[in-house]
Amino acid sequence: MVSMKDISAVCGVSVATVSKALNDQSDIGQETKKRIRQVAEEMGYFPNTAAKMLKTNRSYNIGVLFNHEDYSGLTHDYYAFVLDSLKRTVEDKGYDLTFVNTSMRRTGAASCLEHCKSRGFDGVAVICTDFYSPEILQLVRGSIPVVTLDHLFNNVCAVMSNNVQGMKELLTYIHKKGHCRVAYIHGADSAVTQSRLSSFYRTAAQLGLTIPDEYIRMSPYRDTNGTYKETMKLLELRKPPTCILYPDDFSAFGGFNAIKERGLRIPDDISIAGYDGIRIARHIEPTLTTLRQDTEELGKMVGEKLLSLIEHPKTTLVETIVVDGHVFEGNSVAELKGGNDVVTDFI
Amino acid sequence: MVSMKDISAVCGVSVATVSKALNDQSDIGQETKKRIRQVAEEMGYFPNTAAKMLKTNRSYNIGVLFNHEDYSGLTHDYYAFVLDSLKRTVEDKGYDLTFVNTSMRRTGAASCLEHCKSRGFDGVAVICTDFYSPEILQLVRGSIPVVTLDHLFNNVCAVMSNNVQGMKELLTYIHKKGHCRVAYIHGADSAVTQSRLSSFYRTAAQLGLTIPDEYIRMSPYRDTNGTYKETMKLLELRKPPTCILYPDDFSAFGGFNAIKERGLRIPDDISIAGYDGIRIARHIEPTLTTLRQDTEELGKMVGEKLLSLIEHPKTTLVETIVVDGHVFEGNSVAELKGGNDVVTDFI
DNA sequence: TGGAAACACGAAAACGATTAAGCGATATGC
DNA sequence: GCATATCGCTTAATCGTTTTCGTGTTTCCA
Repeated sequence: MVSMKDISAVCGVSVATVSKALNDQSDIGQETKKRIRQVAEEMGYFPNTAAKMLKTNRSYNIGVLFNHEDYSGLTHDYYAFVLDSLKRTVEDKGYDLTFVNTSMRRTGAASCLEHCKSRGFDGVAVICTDFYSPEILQLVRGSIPVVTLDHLFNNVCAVMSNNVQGMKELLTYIHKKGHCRVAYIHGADSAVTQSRLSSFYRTAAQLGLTIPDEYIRMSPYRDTNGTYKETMKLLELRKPPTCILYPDDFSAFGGFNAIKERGLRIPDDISIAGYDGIRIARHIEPTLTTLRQDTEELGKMVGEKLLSLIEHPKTTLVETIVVDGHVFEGNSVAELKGGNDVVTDFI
Repeated sequence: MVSMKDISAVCGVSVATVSKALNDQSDIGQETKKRIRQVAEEMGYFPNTAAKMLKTNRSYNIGVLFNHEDYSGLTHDYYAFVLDSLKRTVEDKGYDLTFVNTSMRRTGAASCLEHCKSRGFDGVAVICTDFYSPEILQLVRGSIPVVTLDHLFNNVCAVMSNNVQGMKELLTYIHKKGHCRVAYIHGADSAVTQSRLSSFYRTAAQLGLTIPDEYIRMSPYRDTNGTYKETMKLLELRKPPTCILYPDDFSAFGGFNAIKERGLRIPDDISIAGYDGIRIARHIEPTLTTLRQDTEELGKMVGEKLLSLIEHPKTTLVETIVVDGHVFEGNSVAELKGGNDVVTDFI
């Protein structure tokens, strides 16, 4: 690899001058600058990142935390799309993206934070991980700029998909379609679940809907078996719902199957809606009505906030950026003409 | 950050000694080694990767090329799963994974290869990219260890999903179920498509199947609209097929919808099969029979080969590793009892 | 014309690690 | 008893940059 020393030899100047020429410094003559740059070009020079890093403490490399216990977030539509957007955002600005390796024990770095410091990441995006582990807490409390996705820490920048608004918009849409008996199979307990659930209740109240307890069920995210069973139970109720909400699009397929097995049709006999807006949901028949989270914007916001934090630490404020989602209107939710009973008799 | 100098000061030895102690070198006393290591531990030392890199020319960082024009491979099930497996494989061995940024112009590195050299990647996995671009050619011809996925270059290690065996196994399975009129909507022209298509023809011949030209159709990968249309055309044939193969699982949904729209049932009236084995295919009803590519093994092989190439360059041979896939037996392919006509009249 | 300011460049010290060479002191072989 | 091997540590050079400071030359204005 050709170094500055090589260029300096050819040009008959010192390495310092070469460095200045290449970095567009002020105290250098126009002539020499032009000559050095040309020679550098011809010799196929490009900087040694390690040396630059060592000297400047800047890596132009940002870390991304993407380690879930059960499954890596990579194989999860929502996270994959956010990551994709994040990747494009930071790469556009000349940064690289590196996965933070949590199984890293080779370096002698004991913790996640230490690993990040060792690698010299300029910033870290905490996308998909166990937010309650002490390692993560240490990381966000550390000296490296951090932005989290869908989780709030004190004094840490966060980008949040607006689950409150999302659920409200979804339920309102469904209500507008004439549904009053709406069940919600929510995901396993988490901050996200809590937001959606409370928004569901509040919105229902605002709309004047009465939701019997039997309509609220739980099934883990992305578990089609779970939603299959819960859907069956809902269908066996004395007064089954006219519409069922699922934890996410993937798990909605569990409900899909259960409904089909019972010989019912979607949306003619019963309506369903998912949450996320994964691609496949728009390519099945009936297309799944769902709340589409704006993964493009979410990833972009994480990236931009992080870069801002890195490049303008003084003027960048610590804030929570909330990104709205929007109903994707498929045809899995029927328009009810006659209106259906209000289920006061349930209570 | 605490450096070796700090440790050396505390221990009253030279930095060289510290380095040796920490790196388990031979010419050092057991006593001192133990003491130094303890102090390092207590002070929370971890190495500065940049400095180490600069000196040793090893980064313990491997690059992954993941840039497709239309869509980043991240949002593509097959590639995402391979990447996930690759990630775990290399991270286990203490390596980090960094995306190769092809939009990188900040460093002055003009090409992909230069960028990789600049970053000091120990190796590069070329997973999802335009294999015909000159940049990629330059990269694989360069001095950095490279492993490609599903593409063959001269003298470059490659890991290939076995499309020939895969298609053979799939078609053989379908034939065994009693199908003789099998149509194949293949993907847009590529090396992968060629392998599958020729294997389809050869296997059909071996099985004594006659495939009329109208049964062979083309539709881009992952394009449900395309497969929808082609399926419609197939269904309108004088003698429609009893089973249709699709370019991939995702696009199979296009066929799914078309068939449903025509009022036909799967698999009672017509059978279908996909290719890939994406997760959702196992969670719909009917579950999709498909050729499941072994993404776990593929990613693992890419990683292991790359690490081997990096750590034992002399003894690692340049080879092509072929990974078989296997039929996932869903229930989208019916068992035909009576046997159906051989479609000789088509020719 | 003389002094100050502006300009262009070089020398050298860092950044934090690795490693070859050297050097005393002790142990070993003949 | 003398040469030699072994051990344990230090010295110093080095990787490729950046950056501070110093210095010689030119320019400008009083």
